[in-house]
Amino acid sequence: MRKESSTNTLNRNKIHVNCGMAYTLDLIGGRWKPTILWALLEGKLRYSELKKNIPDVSERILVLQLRELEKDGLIKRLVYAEVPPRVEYELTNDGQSMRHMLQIISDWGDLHRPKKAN
Amino acid sequence: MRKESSTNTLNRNKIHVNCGMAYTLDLIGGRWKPTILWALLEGKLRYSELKKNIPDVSERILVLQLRELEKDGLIKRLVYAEVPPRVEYELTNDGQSMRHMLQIISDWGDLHRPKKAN
DNA sequence: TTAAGTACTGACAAAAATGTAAGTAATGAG
DNA sequence: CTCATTACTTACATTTTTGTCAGTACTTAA
Repeated sequence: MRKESSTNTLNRNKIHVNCGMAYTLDLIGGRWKPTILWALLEGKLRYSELKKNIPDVSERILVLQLRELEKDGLIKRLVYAEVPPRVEYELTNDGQSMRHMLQIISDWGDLHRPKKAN
Repeated sequence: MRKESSTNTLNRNKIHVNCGMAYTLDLIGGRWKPTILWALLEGKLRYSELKKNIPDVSERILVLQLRELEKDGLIKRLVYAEVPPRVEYELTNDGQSMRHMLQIISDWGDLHRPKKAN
């Protein structure tokens, strides 16, 4: 939950206005968001499939991150009226438009992060 | 301060190992880091010049962010033995190597963030 | 009637990030 | 002796993010 009037939040919003970079990083910067986006670049996934792909995230946090990505227009939530329920997540056009950028960010990291031993 | 054994930190580190994207985003994801890096892309700056460029950041936080960028090898801290003191910050080679990526992240943001009302 | 499957939600707690306000050290200028 | 200058540091407080654990709703199958 965000307190709309804290210096913290005011600063965040102020930065967005004149720094596209900060804006972008806020959208994709959550702990599990890169992993989620990466998975969805392959195509649509059910909630349970995402969970399987990302075993370390707790359900609460997974849902939180999905909701934020949805609110920010990067993913779509598709609900099918079935029992048991079926919900699929997929990238929106805006989400898809990140593909190239995400690849470049990923490449930079792969190239520069400390090498694994062995 | 980071608690090395918290689930939070363990998750962070585990993600880094198999997601270059998450690793990169952790390096540049601090509140003021994009702004700092952006400023330093133009060239070296003194501490006081950075402060002037980024009026909303408090000194404590500015120093914290600079220290992290330095620890992560993206910027260099150059200290001159003068009085009054002079300290300059500049990008390292690794920092410079981000230029293209940062530009792309910035462009995506400029293109997709909600438009200012006129 | 009980259990299984799916996609969650809620109350609570811990950890991390960010911010505020005041103070410090060294030295040369006046 | 006092002040200005620069680049910080310290103690503390607030806000935000992330995590734990248990529980829910709905329907079908056994």
